[in-house]
Amino acid sequence: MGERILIIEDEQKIARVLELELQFEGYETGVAHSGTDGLILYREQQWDLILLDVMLPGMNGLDVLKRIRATEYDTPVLLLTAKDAVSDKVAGLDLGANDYITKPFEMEELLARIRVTLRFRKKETLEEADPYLFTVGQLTVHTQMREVSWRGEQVELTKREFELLAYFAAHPKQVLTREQILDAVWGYDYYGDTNVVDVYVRYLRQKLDTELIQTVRGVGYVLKEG
Amino acid sequence: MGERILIIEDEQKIARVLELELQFEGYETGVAHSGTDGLILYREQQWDLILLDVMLPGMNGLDVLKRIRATEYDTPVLLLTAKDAVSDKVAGLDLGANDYITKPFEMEELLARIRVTLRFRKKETLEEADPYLFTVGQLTVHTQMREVSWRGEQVELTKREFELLAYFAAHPKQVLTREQILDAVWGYDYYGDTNVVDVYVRYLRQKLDTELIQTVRGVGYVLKEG
DNA sequence: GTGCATTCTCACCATGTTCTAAGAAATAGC
DNA sequence: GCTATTTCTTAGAACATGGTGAGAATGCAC
Repeated sequence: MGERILIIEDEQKIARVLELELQFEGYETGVAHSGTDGLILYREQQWDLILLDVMLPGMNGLDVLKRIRATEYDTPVLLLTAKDAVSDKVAGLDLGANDYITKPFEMEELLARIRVTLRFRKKETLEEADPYLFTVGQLTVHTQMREVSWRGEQVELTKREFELLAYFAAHPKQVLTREQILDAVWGYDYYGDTNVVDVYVRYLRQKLDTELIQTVRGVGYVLKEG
Repeated sequence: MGERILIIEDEQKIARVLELELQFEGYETGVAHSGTDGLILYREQQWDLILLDVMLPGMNGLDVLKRIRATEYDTPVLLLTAKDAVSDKVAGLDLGANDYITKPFEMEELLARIRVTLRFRKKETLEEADPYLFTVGQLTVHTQMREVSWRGEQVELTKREFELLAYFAAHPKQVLTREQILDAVWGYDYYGDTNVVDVYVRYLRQKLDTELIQTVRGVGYVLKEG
């Protein structure tokens, strides 16, 4: 399912070419031929990227950008500027545009910039997520608030139980040996039997779900998303 | 006129590249090659953002951050950390860093994070929230007027009680250990048992509400909004 | 110095948590 | 199907933790 790109460009011919090329690449597109129409479409629907021509009749592209940035959403905006309009580029970047490309442009270059912007955006939103929060399927572990929820329900855990689960959540889909778990959760200086791990895994299974932490016979346990 | 960015980075080459790139983007820059120099520059001039390398010879980047945060100014700090230094990241965020980026990084990504941080900052200061006022649910703590109200009612607290509550209010929904609390409220040079914290939590619970500050067994306490 | 408010220490108790150990159940190899 | 190995389950003993009240120490105002 393609990402959605909004094209705000007054020259019908260019707009049409952009639309066709982008659709050919698998994106969904929307077109507006003026700044005001662009803003309306921007507000009405959800977009992953906006291609914005700076030279628009009536409301200028930079004005459009300003209004877009005034809203909460920070959808990436790629500016289309005239070759030598340096001031436009600078102003555009200052207003929060993510990148610009000068007209006339090679389609290939535009596509590359779009790909980079979208890819980058994805990474950014992923990494900017709360670093204390781990999510595996229906399971949510917040290591700072020390809260755990399973299928939307909050679950109360003891200290050990929490630390064990947090370790699993930080290493989802990885088979963890009892030794690894003991080292990480109980500490490298822990003596005693590895059976504690079994017992605590059981506690977690009781409080959460039997399926969540699976046994890998002869090796250890894995947290799999339910 | 560009925003001012202070770069604290010991590797000359990296520092130089950062400086050039940032200047190209229109920022004003300052460079320090050690933690101590960085702190001096930080105090001498006004900065909009600080790029801080965690791995510094002599005074560690986290120490620098700690001292920066010990002052009133809350200039945004962006940490440069090694790829797998998870503990540094967490420690950094705990100390009040606004974001981090792992080395080696793409210039584009760094620039984007700088833009985001500065933009966010601007928005935040525009909103001009009273920096002395903390509100958590029905609780209101004004650290300058030293006033506390709970469910609209004014509450009288002693000095210690107030400082403890203010610390909780400044870190809502975060589980705080007794050690953290002792360091912050009683001072790092406090001797004596951590049981004082328990006692004062009890005082607060008596004067406010039993539910407000919750015990997290084996860990510490959390302030949750009632 | 006296009186009062505040801060802190201490020790007990109830309760919650962690861990051990041993038999039951499940699984894999032959 | 039998045996050996591994995992699950259970109960309870040992331990740790936080709540609590009383009072000692401290600071402060008059």
